[in-house]
Amino acid sequence: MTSPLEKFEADRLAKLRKIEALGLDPWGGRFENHQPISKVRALPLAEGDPFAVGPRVRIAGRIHTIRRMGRIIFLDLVDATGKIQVLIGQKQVPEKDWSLCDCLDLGDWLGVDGHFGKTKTGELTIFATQLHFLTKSLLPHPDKWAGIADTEFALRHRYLDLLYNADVRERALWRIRFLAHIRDYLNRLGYLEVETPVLQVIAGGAAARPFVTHHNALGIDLYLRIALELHLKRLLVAGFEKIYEIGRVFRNEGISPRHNPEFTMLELYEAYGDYHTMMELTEKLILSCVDLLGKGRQLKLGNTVLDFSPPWKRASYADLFREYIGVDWQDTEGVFRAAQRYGIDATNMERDVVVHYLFEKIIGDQLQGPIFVYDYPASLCPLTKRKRDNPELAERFELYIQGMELANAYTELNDPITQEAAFRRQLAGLPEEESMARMDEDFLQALKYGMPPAGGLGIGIDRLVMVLTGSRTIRDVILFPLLRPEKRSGIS
RNA sequence: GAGGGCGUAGCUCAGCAGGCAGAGCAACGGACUUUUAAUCCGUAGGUCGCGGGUUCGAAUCCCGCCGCCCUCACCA
Repeated sequence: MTSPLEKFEADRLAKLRKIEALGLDPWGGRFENHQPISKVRALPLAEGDPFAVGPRVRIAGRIHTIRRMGRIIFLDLVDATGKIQVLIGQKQVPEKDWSLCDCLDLGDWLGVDGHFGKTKTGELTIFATQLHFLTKSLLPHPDKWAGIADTEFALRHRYLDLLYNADVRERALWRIRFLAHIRDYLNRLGYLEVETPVLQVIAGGAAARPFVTHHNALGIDLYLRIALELHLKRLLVAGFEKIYEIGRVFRNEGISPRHNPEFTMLELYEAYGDYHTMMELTEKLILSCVDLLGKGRQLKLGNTVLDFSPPWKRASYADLFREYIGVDWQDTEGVFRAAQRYGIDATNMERDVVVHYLFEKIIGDQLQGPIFVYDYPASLCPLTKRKRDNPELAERFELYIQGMELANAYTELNDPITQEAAFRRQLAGLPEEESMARMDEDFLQALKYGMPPAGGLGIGIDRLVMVLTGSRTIRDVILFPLLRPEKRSGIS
């Protein structure tokens, strides 16, 4: 027995063969000199019979609706810029084109030559004089009015989601605009965009479990990068002064509304700068994105309104810790008491690991922001330079918005001796794969050749786009988020 | 990884005090030369996520599995 879907496809294939029988290619080909639909819609209208006075136009797009009225057919044709109605009259097109109309379906791609004008009812319309079949669609498209409601269906058919849900398409376009804008902004300031390896022998520069893969010819396991940091710093050693990379990093961890296994990071390094340099840049860069959005500097996100008017709030890690937890983070006894109070099992944990967990669990989520949190416990920051007047503190800040860590920046540690010690110091209570302290001899060697003092910055692009587009989940800003493959039931 | 919710036609959804599987759109056939979610006449379309159980009888109740969503946990 054939399923309804197979029958549908068989009907489509029959039409496809009929198109071939007309001597046309059902998969089309090069089609030149067509105008964007939005441009056509803006053309001046002339009085009189459109077939006589309407300007000649050529468009291409996808059939969105069909209304057959006997010897006249109305189509709505959609391209990347908009939608317009096409009128096809039996008397106004070649006989072959009229035969072709029997084979037109929703979802097909079609080119149209015609005159631009208005129908009696005032609808902007292209009065067709010739059709150019471009591509057949073999499967039924979603209901054009209800769109796609099932999230799973939408995620597994993102191309249809983008096609039929305007908000999804709009968000995707905003992501593209923001990325172009960020590159443009940084390029203008003289930062050079570079590319560094995705496949690495040691996955360092962040605290995360890496994906493992294998290189057959070399016979070695390799890791997918979890950060861009260590190679970009090698480029500082190489004499590049202002560099950035926007690239995909991979972390072998859980999936959640705020986490996708692969995501896009911006990392930027500037010789002779420090974390203050990076804080100023972060604020200006993100503010310029907010301004690009053109909705003012108060952005609505869920039920809250975030105010991006500069300067953004700044608070030291120590002050926030005292404010929220009620003890000094260096008060060992107090920290362990607090852990108990918040139900954190701190047995065999070093104090600073407990401090870290307390901050992440209790404070981070509550920071609506935008707020810069600065001066972190040094032991938690093995890649960061210590404060000259207080070696317990590292010159690091994180930017929090809506309880999310959006940016992370340091005054980069460029002293290879301190760096080696930091790599060797594993904090008790922190699993090794979650530690940033991962020995990388090659990187240490690079530092020994001399890395200039520098500021470094990382921004989670997906999360930034979430904030800017008011998206509730990271899936809304990633075109193809990872999904578990669907097991086909029955035979397979 | 833990808890909760959901899964019915291509899409959007009803049906779930157990009793013949439903609607709108889409599809197929027909009428119509100015429609606007065109209209009208007619037709067809189902592994009710998968597997098991209870029952005379299961889309509906129970158990297991798969997938997605939400909350939490880990992380940016």
